[in-house]
Amino acid sequence: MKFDSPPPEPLASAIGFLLAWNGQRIAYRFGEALRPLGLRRHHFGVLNLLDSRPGLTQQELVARSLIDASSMVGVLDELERLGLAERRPHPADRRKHAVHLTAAGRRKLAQARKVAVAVAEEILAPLGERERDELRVLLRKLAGLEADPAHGPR
Amino acid sequence: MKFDSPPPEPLASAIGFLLAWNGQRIAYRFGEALRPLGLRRHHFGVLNLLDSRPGLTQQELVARSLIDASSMVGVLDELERLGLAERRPHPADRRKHAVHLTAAGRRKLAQARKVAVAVAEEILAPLGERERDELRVLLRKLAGLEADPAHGPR
DNA sequence: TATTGTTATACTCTATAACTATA
DNA sequence: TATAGTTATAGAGTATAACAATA
Repeated sequence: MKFDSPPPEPLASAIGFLLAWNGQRIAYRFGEALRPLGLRRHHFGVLNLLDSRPGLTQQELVARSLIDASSMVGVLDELERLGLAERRPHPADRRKHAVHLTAAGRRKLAQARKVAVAVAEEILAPLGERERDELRVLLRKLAGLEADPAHGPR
Repeated sequence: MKFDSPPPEPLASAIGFLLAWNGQRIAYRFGEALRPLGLRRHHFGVLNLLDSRPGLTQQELVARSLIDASSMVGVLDELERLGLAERRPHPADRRKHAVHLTAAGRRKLAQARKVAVAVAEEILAPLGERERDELRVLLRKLAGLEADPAHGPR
């Protein structure tokens, strides 16, 4: 349905438009692919953050994501309801919660990552290995990140 | 505020994530930059379509965009209210409307394109000319488009 | 006084289905 | 019967402001 046909010229010659179109396309496809797991993209982002930095507070999660504070409450509520994360008392400040993944959360994250790889594989099909490397380098630079950290995963 | 700091690792090593992040970033910035003109991104897309193919019907606009039929009604209502486009009777089928830009619509489109160029320039600042060309080629291929049509505009 | 998390609320965007007028 | 456009409506998703507990 959506994003099934390439974008129309002359916009398709504009690099900014191409960036937006391709980006929204993969975001959309990933969102769809995540549905069977009972997750949305925001959940995936938070699971990743918690995996690499266990015990983050909600404010810290907000600062590291595009999710605002009030929406974060809802996202964490859902992750807790699904048994994937839990709010624990913060050792030093009773106002804060230290948020951690559960074992189920780590398993679900592993599943979701497989989905992400599959979607990327589908979307990136038109590009060869060399081209994908080029693209990653360019996109990292565009995002304000330094050069590849020793050839990351996908 | 939003998209002001680079995305966190390890997601930032994933090419799919980078694509989505950069794409959403430029879409967001463009949306903000368009606000002073009284337009949103959808309006810009439709203005472009009408500029290159005057007289398209609403269904044809729907088919060439990511806007569904009922939302298209609202977009065209707004464009007409702003005096930027007009629905004319279709010569061959009284059910259809042939949608055309007005002179003001063409002027507004020219302004909006300048805004688009400025935003792209800001976002693409980290890349040199050679790198931008590489990126455009890769993104066109990714979008399922054939090779560059004789070095397009931006 | 300021901050953390929360709630209530409003706002935008999009999608669905039903309706009309024409074909 | 089918299609083009429209309307009404509902559903996500997100943002804003006010609040309670704690610092």
